[in-house]
Amino acid sequence: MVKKYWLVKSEPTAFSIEDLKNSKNQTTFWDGVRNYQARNYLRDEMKKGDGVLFYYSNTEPNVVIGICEVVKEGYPDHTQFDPESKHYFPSSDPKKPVWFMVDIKFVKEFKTPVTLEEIKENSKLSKMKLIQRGNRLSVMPVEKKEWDEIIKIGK
DNA sequence: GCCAACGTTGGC
DNA sequence: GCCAACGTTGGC
Repeated sequence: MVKKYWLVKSEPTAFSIEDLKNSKNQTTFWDGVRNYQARNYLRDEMKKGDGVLFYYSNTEPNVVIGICEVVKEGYPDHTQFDPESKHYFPSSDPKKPVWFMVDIKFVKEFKTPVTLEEIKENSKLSKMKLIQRGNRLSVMPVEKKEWDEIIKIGK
């Protein structure tokens, strides 16, 4: 099994890497993804042990703040069945859930977070989905060489 | 706060 | 099945 690499987005005001560190076992379920393409990655492709870049959007500056790892593979996102949740999705049938999530565990916080600007300026990172026009995916695959470069810069 | 990009919804 | 309207994302 070849290890794969991913990037997930979060607004730090919603869920920060500090929140992840403070979670039980430094692990959390990545709930609330309501996009089919991202869902397919969560459900079908993210495997235990895969590396995940933790990205902050809508901040100043936007950065890859650290890394974590997949510790539990795709399973139904319970918030879709919860009328109290803002992620409630009434048309989803518990016998055939629409939305999935994975569990991720904190690995490290970068000494030098990698800014969006640096990613844009780095020719090795110019193909990253993150900076492709109009991209709004909150979960996306990352190439190994891109992962390696980010890790090198972030430390 | 603005607005371009894009996904989803719903009328037809 | 088309597509206009609408809501959300996310960089700036």
